[in-house]
Amino acid sequence: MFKKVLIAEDHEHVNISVRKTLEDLGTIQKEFRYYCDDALALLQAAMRQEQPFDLLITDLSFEEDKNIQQIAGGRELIKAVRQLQPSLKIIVFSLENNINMVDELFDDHGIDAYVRKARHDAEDLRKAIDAVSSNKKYRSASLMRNKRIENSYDFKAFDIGIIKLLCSGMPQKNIPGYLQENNIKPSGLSSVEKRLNAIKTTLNISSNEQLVAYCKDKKII
Amino acid sequence: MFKKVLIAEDHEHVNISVRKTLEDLGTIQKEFRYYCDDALALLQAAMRQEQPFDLLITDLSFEEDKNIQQIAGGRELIKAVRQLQPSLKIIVFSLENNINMVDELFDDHGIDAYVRKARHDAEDLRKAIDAVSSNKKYRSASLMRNKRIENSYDFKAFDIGIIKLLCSGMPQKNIPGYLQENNIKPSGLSSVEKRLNAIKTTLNISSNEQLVAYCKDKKII
DNA sequence: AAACACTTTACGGTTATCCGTAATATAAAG
DNA sequence: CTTTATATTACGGATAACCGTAAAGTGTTT
Repeated sequence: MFKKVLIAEDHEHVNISVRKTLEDLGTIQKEFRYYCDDALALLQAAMRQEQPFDLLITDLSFEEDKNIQQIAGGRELIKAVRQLQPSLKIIVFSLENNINMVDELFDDHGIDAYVRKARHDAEDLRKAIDAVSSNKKYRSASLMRNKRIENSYDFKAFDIGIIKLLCSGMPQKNIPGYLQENNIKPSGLSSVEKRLNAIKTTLNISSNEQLVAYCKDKKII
Repeated sequence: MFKKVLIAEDHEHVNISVRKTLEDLGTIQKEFRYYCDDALALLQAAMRQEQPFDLLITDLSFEEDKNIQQIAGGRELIKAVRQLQPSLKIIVFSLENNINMVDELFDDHGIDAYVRKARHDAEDLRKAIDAVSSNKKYRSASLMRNKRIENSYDFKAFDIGIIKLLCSGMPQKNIPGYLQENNIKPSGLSSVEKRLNAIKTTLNISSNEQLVAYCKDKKII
């Protein structure tokens, strides 16, 4: 089991209970930091003293406050950590429920586990720590469930782009100009209309207003 | 201080640490439930046995799972509780950072405190419990920060009504008919247009799409 | 290079929205 | 009962969105 663990998590309550979970698992030395910069500094100091950490448990989103940070969030922290100490095991513990984002964390940042903050997260975190300590990867079961019940329409970057433009107040007829300036193809007004139409037909939506409401509700934009 | 406290919170980790906070404050009897239905049932049982709770700490959003619930979330739970036991003190402990929603909880549901899950939430919760125990209302300081940058437009029921109709896909020109059928005045198309225009001008918004996006973001609808 | 399928764009008629102005209705005050 | 102020509705021209169809472009195959 892990001996020296660092928790990076801004929410005090979560921080407290993760500590408690570690206690239950018999971790001797555990540190916690509420800011990413502090967390990285501690990891660096431990390296210098040749007493490195062997596990990092980190959140993804850290709220900004008057303490201006170099490292804004968990993703950047992980990136920095991977340069400093590639062997460090990393467990991400976050509310984030987007499978694409989680996949990216595994594939591009080499994290060892992803635990979603959810109903059984304490138990889930214990399982993750177990798995990682035997060099296995782990991801919350509750993540997988979600994507099956998804949108009947598969929104592409292009779709999301034009809907965002609508949300910014740009009239439909000005969208082609914007698309051309930014070298996005297709850029014709007809193409924009056609695409919006396809989305609306598929989702049984009749107006742009309803489409925006739908996308906001589903957190597509 | 409170003697009998119920925690309704689906996230295990948060649940654990709130319990710990209560321990620190010397609460003797504390119960915790992961589902709203269970929480209400327990309150009811306590009433029947004439040993009612004197404080409820509840989250707002509860994730759905295979355990189908009558009461979907914190808001509905509070509503039900207010009918059952109007004197019960209620502290809402949630991630929600929207001032309109919080105001509504205070004004329409008579909650006693709102603590936002954020950096210093453990300390914040302690303060809230303190305040509520002396019959004072409390809301997180971190919420207040947002208030200043808030709506410059005061949305009336009428405004929200027509925007909701737009969100449902109804074309603007059909709104007068709907308003007449439901005896909502004014009902003229000009009045609808005028009102939408007033909102948009005030908020510096140029299209209905942008307005819908704005309202969704601010959780006005 | 020609034929083909497919994507993108252009065009035009219809309908809806936008927006200013004028008429009417409603309410309060004299 | 007027007068006055305000709120509501009606109207109409300009603009934008909607929608079907035709033209132009793109890439692949032969």
